[in-house]
Amino acid sequence: MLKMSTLFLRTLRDDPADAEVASHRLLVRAGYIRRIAAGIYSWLPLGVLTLRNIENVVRQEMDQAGFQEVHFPALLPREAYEITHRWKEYGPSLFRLQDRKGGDYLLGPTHEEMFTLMVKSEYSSYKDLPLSIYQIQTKYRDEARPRSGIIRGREFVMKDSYSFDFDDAGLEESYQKHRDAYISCFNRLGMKYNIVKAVAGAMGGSKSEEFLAPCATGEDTYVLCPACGYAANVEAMQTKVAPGNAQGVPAMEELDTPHTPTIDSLVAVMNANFGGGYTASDTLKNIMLVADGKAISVLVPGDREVDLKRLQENLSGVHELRVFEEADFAQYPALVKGYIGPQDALKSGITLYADPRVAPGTSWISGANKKDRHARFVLNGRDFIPDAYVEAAEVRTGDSCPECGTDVIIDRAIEIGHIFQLGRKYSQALNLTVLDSNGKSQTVTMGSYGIGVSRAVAAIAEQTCDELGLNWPKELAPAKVHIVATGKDDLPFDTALKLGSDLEAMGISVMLDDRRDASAGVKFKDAELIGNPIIVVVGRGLVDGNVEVRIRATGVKNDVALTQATSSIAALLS
RNA sequence: CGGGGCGUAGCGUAGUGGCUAGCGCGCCUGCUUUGGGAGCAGGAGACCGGGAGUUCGAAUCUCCCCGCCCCGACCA
Repeated sequence: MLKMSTLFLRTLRDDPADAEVASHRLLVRAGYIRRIAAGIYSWLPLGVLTLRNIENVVRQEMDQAGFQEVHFPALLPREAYEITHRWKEYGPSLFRLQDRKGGDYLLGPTHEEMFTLMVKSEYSSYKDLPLSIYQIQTKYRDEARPRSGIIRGREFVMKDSYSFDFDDAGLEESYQKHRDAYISCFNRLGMKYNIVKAVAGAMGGSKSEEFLAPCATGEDTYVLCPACGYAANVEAMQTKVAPGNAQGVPAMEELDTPHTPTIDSLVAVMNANFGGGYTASDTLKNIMLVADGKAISVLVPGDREVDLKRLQENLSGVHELRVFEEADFAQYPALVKGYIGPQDALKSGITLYADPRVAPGTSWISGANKKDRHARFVLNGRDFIPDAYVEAAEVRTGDSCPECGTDVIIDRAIEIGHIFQLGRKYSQALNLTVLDSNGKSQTVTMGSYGIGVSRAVAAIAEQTCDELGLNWPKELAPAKVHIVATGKDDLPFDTALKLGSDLEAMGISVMLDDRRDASAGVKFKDAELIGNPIIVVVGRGLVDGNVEVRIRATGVKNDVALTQATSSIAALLS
C-alpha cells in the first residue's frame, strides 16, 4: 500500500515555469517526473509505477503474440553501425563516446544491427524461422530540439521488436501479427489512435504504418477521411487527379507580363490584361531544388507550396533536399528567376518532376523562360512532358480522399507506434542468411516495430487529463484506489487503513492518504491531481456507516455502506 | 542551426545603479484548526546561472560563456 505519509512525493501547487504542454505540466506538478537536462527526466515513485504498468501491458501483449523478450545494452561498440553506415548517416543525433582505450562507442538510438547480428550468431536454417524478438529498453538520440517534456526526449523508453522471415509472404504475416498485437496493446492502454499510412523513408523497406494518438499538442500531422477512414501521414497522402481534357486547348501563347515574378503579381496582370477569372490555381509554379547536389525542377499548382519533407520522402534515396539559392541560379543562366517554365526543360537537361495535380492533359499559365514574359495554354503532354510524377505539393484540409473522394481533414497527433517492413536492408548489409531446403543460402527478410513506452505515458496523460489533473485508465494508474482519510480522530484513519488492506488482499492496489497534518482540501486536490481512477473518502460519512466513492474521470460521487465498500469498488474496477 | 523569450531559496515570483534581496507556496517549532489547496506566532533556507569588465557602489549596465523554454529547420 502506498501511504502518502511516507511516499517519496511532493506535489506542486503551481505549474512549473518551463512546462507548457498539459502532460508535462501535470506530470511534474503531480510528482511523477523531474527534469534533469533538456529532454532528460528522472522518474519518481508514481512515475515509475505508471511507466512499469505501461511496460507490463506492452510486454504481456508481445508475449501473448508469441514474441520473445531479449535485452541489449544501450552502450554499443561502433563496428556494427559502421557496416550499415549508420555511424555516419545518423549524424549528430547519435550520442558517441570513447572508452579509455580510445575505442568508439555509441548509445543505441535503435537496435536493428544488434538484433540482426544476434539472430545471425544463433540461427542458420530456414526451419528456425519465423522469429520475432523484442526488448523494452532505454534509447538515446541527441535530438536537435527536445520538446514537450517527455514526448520528445533525448533519453526515452522504447519497445522495439524485429521479425525475421524466410520470404516476403512470411514477412507480411509477421507484420500483420505485430499490427494485431499493437491494436490490442493500444486498446488496452485506453488510447485513442489512428493507424496511418506512412512512407518507409530513411529506414528503407516497403510498407510502413504509424499509430498516431490524436492530440492538439502532437507534433505529427496526418490526413484523415471522415467518410471511409482512410488515414495517412501527410508525407504519404496520395493525390488522385483525373487527366485533363486536352481537346480544344489553344496553341501555347506567349504573353507580355511585366513585373510579375510572383504568383500574386502574375494573377493580377493576367486579370487586368488578358481577360478575367484567373486565380493562382491556374498558374504553374516551377520550383528549382537541389537534391543531393543535383539540380531538379518540380511543378506544382501556383496556389500550393512545395512541401519539402513530403517531396523528399517521396523522392526515394534523397538525403538532402533544399531550394535553389542565388549561387545555384548563377550556375544555370538559362533559368530566369520568377519566369521559369517547363517548356524548355528538355533543353536544360534538368530532371523535371511534376506533382500529380499537374496531370497529363492539363493546361497552365507558366513562365516563358524570359524576363517579364509568361505563356498560357501550356499543355502537359504537348508543350512539356514531366520526366516523373512525385507527390510534392502541400496537403490541405478539403483535399480529396484517394480512396473515396471525400474532403479529408488534417489533424495533429503524437506518434506512439511505428511498424515497418524493412525487407533485406540490414540482413544484406550484415549478411544474415539461412540455408533453404535445397541447402542454398538465402537472405532473411526483416521487419521492425516500435512503441514509444515513455512517450505513451505522456500521450495517455494528454488524452485523459482535465483541468483538475491527471486521470489514468485503471490499468495504468499508480494505484487503482486512492483512499483519503479525513478528520482528526483515529477512527477514519484506522478505518481507511483497514479498507485499504482489505482491498489489497483482493488484489486491488491502493494509495492511502494517511497524512494527519494535511487538511481535507489538500488531500482532495492531491488525489485529483495524481489521477487514480477511484477516490474513496473515509470521513464524516462514517457516523452513518458510509464512505464516499468517487469516480475520478466523471466526478460522480456516491455514498456506499462501509460493509459494501470492497465489493462495490471491485465491481467498479471490473 | 536560424528566430523569439527566460535564468533571483525546493516551486512560483517582485526587485532595471544606492541600506541587511522582498513576497506567496512548500519546509521546521509551538498553539489553534480539520470535507475543497486552514489561522496565528516564531524560524531555517539565495555566492541573484558562471566569468570578466564599467562604477565609490552591480541582481540591476557592458562583453563573453553556460543552461532552459517556445516557433522553425531536423527527427529509426
